[in-house]
This record gives sequence, structure tokens and C-alpha cells, in this order.
Amino acid sequence: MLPSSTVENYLKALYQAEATRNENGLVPIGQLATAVRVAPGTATTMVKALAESGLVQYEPYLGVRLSPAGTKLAALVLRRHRLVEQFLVEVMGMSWAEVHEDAEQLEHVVSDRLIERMDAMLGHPSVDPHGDPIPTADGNVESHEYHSLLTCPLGTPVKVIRVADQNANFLRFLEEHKLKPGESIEVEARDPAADSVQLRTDDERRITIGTNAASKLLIEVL
Amino acid sequence: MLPSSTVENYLKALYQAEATRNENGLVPIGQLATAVRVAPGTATTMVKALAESGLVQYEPYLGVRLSPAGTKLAALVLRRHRLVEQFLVEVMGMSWAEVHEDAEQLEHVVSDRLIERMDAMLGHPSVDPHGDPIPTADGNVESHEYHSLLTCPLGTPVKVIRVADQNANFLRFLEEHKLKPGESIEVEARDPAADSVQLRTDDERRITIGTNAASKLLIEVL
DNA sequence: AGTTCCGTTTCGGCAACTCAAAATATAGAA
DNA sequence: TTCTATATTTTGAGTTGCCGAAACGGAACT
Repeated sequence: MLPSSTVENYLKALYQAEATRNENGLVPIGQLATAVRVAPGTATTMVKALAESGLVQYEPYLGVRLSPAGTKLAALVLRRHRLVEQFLVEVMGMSWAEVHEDAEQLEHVVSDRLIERMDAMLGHPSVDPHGDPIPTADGNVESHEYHSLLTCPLGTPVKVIRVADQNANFLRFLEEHKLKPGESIEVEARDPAADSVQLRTDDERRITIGTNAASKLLIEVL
Repeated sequence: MLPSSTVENYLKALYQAEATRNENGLVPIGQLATAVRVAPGTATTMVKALAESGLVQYEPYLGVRLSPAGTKLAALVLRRHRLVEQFLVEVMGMSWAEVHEDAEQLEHVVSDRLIERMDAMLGHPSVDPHGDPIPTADGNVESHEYHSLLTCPLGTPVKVIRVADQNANFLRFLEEHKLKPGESIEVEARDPAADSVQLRTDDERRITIGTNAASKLLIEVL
């Protein structure tokens, strides 16, 4: 049985919640429910079904964890999503701020044939327009640990590698201020009290952003 | 309320059944059920719902007819389907024989934004790889009446314009024998008893095909 | 008029997915 | 230990889309 779009979305959400999972490596049901935008009870029901099909391990009252099979499936969904995004930007010339919604639909529908053709046409890219890594066809991901603008050293040139947020307005903001992946910037100061971070961009302009926004910009020290 | 994939498929089937509709311009429920591959009772239920939303006119025991609203919606589904097919062939380099299945899925999911970009990238094509006309964004279609290889004059050069069948094996056969839209051929003879039609292709090769196959090849007398 | 046949409709039921609200579990505070 | 807050699970119910089988309508044949 091939997984429904709904199942794919649950798996994807669990995969992406990996970062924010709790002590035991379990994702609480509530968090999952929020991610897939359903009522908690709905998530409980679905998770039991997923456990039934061996895609997750379910510990009542504690949370869920992807099984190896679930992890692989989720990685493939993410592969499709990210290749589609890269394709929409590189080939179709769409804005990186607006491709997420389209990819969200297409990821459940593009055939293997088509996705591999996109992959080849793009030269087998390793990351999508937001810097998110693209899993391989067998479900493996090259994962790196990056600093964010919150944790990197001050006064040192750094390069934006990845943006961990798909909000279109935020992405448009980043584009306008030369903060897309690949751009070089520098953190001049942080003010925890003001909840802000001061940046200097490549073209010598100064911008102040909130710490929440800063935490979404992952960087590499140059 | 935006139409579900299921609704889109029913409307599309009705639109395409226009050719084979009965006296009153009504499509019998049984035919519709066959087209969308559901049991007759399922089609009856769905048709009542469609009538409820004003997308079709339903005459119990007689059949269904698309309303103006339904016709427009169906045309837009077909527009997406055919533009996607053209895109897959022209841009993605896929075989015309294999794009139908992919398009069948994508037609329900590609956004207006994306479809218009494809349209522009393709130079606003008027037909898809099978010669089927592509409706405009406002739902209009340039429709022509063509002869088929069954009704055209004998011994006269004709050009293949359109193939009214999406079967992959049939399409591959046509490709192998230079019978794709655009190719010039000639009907040498017809044998109703043998249920066959004899052709001579552009490269002087002779082929005999069945009358059913011949009826699927629409042509223009040169 | 009665019968037969075929297509259509109605009926009861099932599967996937969802919600709201009641019941329950867990963990931390009193 | 008992109480309380919060998260989770259970329950009952609704929606969409589907099926199989029984009931029905209409046209044609006796």
C-alpha cells in the first residue's frame, strides 16, 4: 500500500520535528498535532494507525518516534519537496519566497520518473533554495550542524548557509536585505534585553532583527 | 469551495464524453461511471451532488449534462492537463507515450501561478503533444472537426493532426511507425471485412492497422 | 396487459480522515 | 499525600467517496 498524502504529511512533520524532540527522542503528540494542523485526538488516532503499519513507534502519553521505514519514507517526501522547490526556482524562475506552497502539493504527486529527471536537470543539487539538504533517492541525508546568528561569534564574517523558516514574508525580507543563503554578513552585537541582533550586510548596510528571526538564519564562519 | 480531485475527474469525464453523448445532449450515468471507473450507484450519488452545486444538470434515468459553470471548470482542468503534458515533453524531455499518467495527477495540483509560467515558457501552445487543443485561461477552446483515417479520401496525402487515444503502447507504436501528429501519410485502402486500413507513411513504408486504431488518428487533407 | 431485460437508483455499510468534548493520565505544587 | 494544571486519550459523530445488492423504471416483445 502506497502512503496517502495525509500519511506523508504526518511522517514529514515527525522527521522535521527531530530537531525539537524531547529527552527520549520522542515527539509529543501535541506538537505533532500542531505541525499537521489537526486536533490532538486526530493525531492520536493517526499515530496508532502509523504504528500499526510499522512506520512509527508509539509510546502512549509519551510521544512518537519514526521507525527506520518511516524515516526513509519521510526522507523521500522531503527529497521530492526540496527538489521541486529547487526546480521551481532554477528552471521555472519562480521566487524562492513563493515556491513552498506549490512544493507542498507537488511533493505528494510527482512520480519517481519525473523527480529523477528534475534531479538530473538540476545537476543533482545537494541543497534547495533555502539551503535545506536534499536527501538522496535511497533516503540518506548529508546533515551538518550549523551555528545560527544567535550562537556565532561577534564581529566575524560569516556566510548564510540555510534558512530554517518558510514564511513568504520573512523570505522576501531576507531577499531585500541581502540575507539569502550564500551572502556574507557579520553580527555586530546582540542585545538580549531588547531581544535583538544587529547585523552588517555585505554592502555595508546595518539591520537589526529579532532573536527569533536570527535563530532561523544558519551560518558558517568564514 | 474549491473542487476536489474527484469532482474534477467527473467534470473532465463529462467534458470529454461530449463527443459521444446521446440525442438530448445527455451523457448516460453508466457511461460516466465507466469513464471514472466507479460503480453506477457511486456515479448517481456524485452526480446528484454535482447538480446540487450547479455544475451539471441531472435528468434522472436519462443522464447528465455539464452546466456552463461545470463546462468552464472542466475546461480549466483540461487546460492544466494538456499544458502539463506539453511541458513534460518539451521541457522535461519525457516521452509523449508516458506523460499522460503524470499529467493525470499533476492536473489537480498545479497552481495558477505555475501553470501560467509553464504556458509562457512553452510560448502559449495551442495543442498538446497528442494534438489535443489547450483551452485558454478563461476556459475557451478552439475546436476543429477533423477527418479520421476512416473517413478521409483514399490515395491522397494527409497530415496527422491529433491522436484521440492515450494508451502508452499505442502511442509508442505510432512513434515507431512515424504516425505522430505532424507526419504526412496516405490511406491506400480500407477493407471493412478485414476490419483494417492500409497506410503508406512518409518514408514509403506500408502498415496495416485496425479500423478502431484508424479512427483514433485524426487528420487534415493536404 | 404481462413479461423480460437493461440501465438506474436506493439502501446499508465500510474506510479514511476529521472534530468537539468528556474522561483519564502524568507531573508538579501545596 | 492530595490537589491541580496540562497533555493525552477516548468517545461519539460528521464528511467524502466508494461498493454490492436489492429495488425500480422504461422500452420492447409476447
